[in-house]
Amino acid sequence: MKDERPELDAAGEGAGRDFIRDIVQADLKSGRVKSVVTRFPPEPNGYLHIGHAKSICLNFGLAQEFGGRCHLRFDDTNPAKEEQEYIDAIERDVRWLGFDWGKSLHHASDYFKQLYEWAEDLIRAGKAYVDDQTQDEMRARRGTLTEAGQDSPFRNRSVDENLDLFRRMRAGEFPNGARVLRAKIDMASGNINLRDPVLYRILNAPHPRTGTTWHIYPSYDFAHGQSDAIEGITHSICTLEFEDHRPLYDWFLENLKVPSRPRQYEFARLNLTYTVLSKRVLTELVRGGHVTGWDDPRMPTLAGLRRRGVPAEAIRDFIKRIGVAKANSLVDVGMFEFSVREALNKTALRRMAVLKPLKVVIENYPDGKSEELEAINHPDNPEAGTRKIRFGRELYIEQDDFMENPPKKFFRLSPGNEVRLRYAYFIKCHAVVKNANGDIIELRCTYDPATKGGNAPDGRKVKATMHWLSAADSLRAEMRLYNPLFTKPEPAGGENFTADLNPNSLEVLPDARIEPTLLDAKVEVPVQFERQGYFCRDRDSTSERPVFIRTIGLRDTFAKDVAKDRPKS
RNA sequence: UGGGGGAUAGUUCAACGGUAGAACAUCGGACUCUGACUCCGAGAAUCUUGGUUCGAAUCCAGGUCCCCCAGCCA
Repeated sequence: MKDERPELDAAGEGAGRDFIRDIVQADLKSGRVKSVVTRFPPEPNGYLHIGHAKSICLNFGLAQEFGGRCHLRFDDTNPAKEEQEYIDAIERDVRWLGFDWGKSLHHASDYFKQLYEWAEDLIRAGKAYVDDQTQDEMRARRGTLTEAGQDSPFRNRSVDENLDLFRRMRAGEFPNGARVLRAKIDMASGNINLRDPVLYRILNAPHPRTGTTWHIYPSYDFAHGQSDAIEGITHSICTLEFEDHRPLYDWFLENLKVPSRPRQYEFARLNLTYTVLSKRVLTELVRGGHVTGWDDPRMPTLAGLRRRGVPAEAIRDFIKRIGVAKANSLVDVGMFEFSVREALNKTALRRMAVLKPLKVVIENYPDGKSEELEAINHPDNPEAGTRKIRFGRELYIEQDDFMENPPKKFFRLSPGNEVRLRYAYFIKCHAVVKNANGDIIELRCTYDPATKGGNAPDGRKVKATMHWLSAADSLRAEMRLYNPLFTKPEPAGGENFTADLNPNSLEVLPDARIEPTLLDAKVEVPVQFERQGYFCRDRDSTSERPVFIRTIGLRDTFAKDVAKDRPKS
């Protein structure tokens, strides 16, 4: 809405070539396909995360670039795990990311009837059978990675018996798990997916879309390729772990009278340092209360990133930068941060905010006096205009901007050192007030009235320009600073995902100060707090207590230098 | 010899038999009323051993290492 520019950045000019695009281009050129049709097929059992963004940008991007179309298809074949909340969230998030499926909204559940008929066809052709074995028995006969499996004792049932049983499964005559329909392929195959895979299982659960119509539901393998074929998908793009499902995908298409012949291609999923992109673990984080919800600003979900203030454009740009390949990879989160800062720097209006206030009294500034100064809203965009800020005798500066005994490269305020208060005056500190604990609680300073606006008539320079706020005319606000959710670049997944959780992923600063102009800031629209970072107002704000979330800090080479020098000195 | 994939700067990708290139990160420097931004510069890679070829990251053969698969999940 707010951004009317064409949403082509993710795939438009300058987009990198990759093996998928090469394939599509070659297929178009050879005439194998007339136009490209892709699909993004999430299962509605959780929220979309930045890993899904890679798939979304790829599938929708391909359609945009080559003039085809991309379907949004819910892979809703397992009602035990799927919920309407997720369906709604997925649609919202794909749209927010900047993509539009138009009329092409589909569900695997739309094809339940057709899939059922195909299953009967397979039975009639002697290529599928009903198996009464328990799950354990099936597992025991499946063999191992290196040993062939054994045929099920039910493998050679007659077509009539299979048809009868399968119809009774459908009619709801049996309890969950009592029987399954299996394809009759090869129990000795080296590819375990071909060892008589399950096509249908009994699941007496209501489905968000089909209600209680069905008592049996198709498996992923039996639904996916055929759904692609029904929709006329030309390139069915999925992640690497489905590579050895491809022979099965093809087997169904070859053994069924499907209306088209899609092809499956696989690419490496995204991994990002210091976070986890596994729906299972993300679900655990939410359920276990380790975060406040799917849209907790620390979450790598699209909903979390949006609340955090990350623009969709930044995500698209990031995805474009990392490319698409088949090698497993772990992308440095620094690359994502670069895209976020780049997008934000262009658009975010500048404001001043003091995160950890330290009181400054300008002793030679008249008590009770205050004046208005003009500040620029965006350094690179004059059209963004200016605003007024108030100066007075009592101010707040950042605690980090003062050191009583500064090291050599510290340019900020210290006793006797002159600095500039942005848009205001040069000041010097000449006394430090401490409490009983020895903590610095106030600075006594003087200002040079001749430097009004920030420049000295005599041409003298200062090395630092600091942000500040008037004590009387600024507002109190809560700041929430986020650190990585995990302490390790490659956190443990699996069962002990909590082992590497960062206990300090959220830092709350309850007594920060902001410019009064920030009171009407919009939620999810970032501003830059100069010298600090990009922040956005959070929906947790109340009228008496605004809450701001730090989207991301500014690059801080000074802090880096300090950290570097510490071990040496 | 269970099956299927993959190996190029620190990281993520290019190079499709003809000069190994980019971005991020790192390190220098310039600029600066944000230690930001911007600009300039530097260092940094073909898993290994053979072979084919005038020429190999690319083709062939062997080896090494990494990832995925034994759900009635997707």
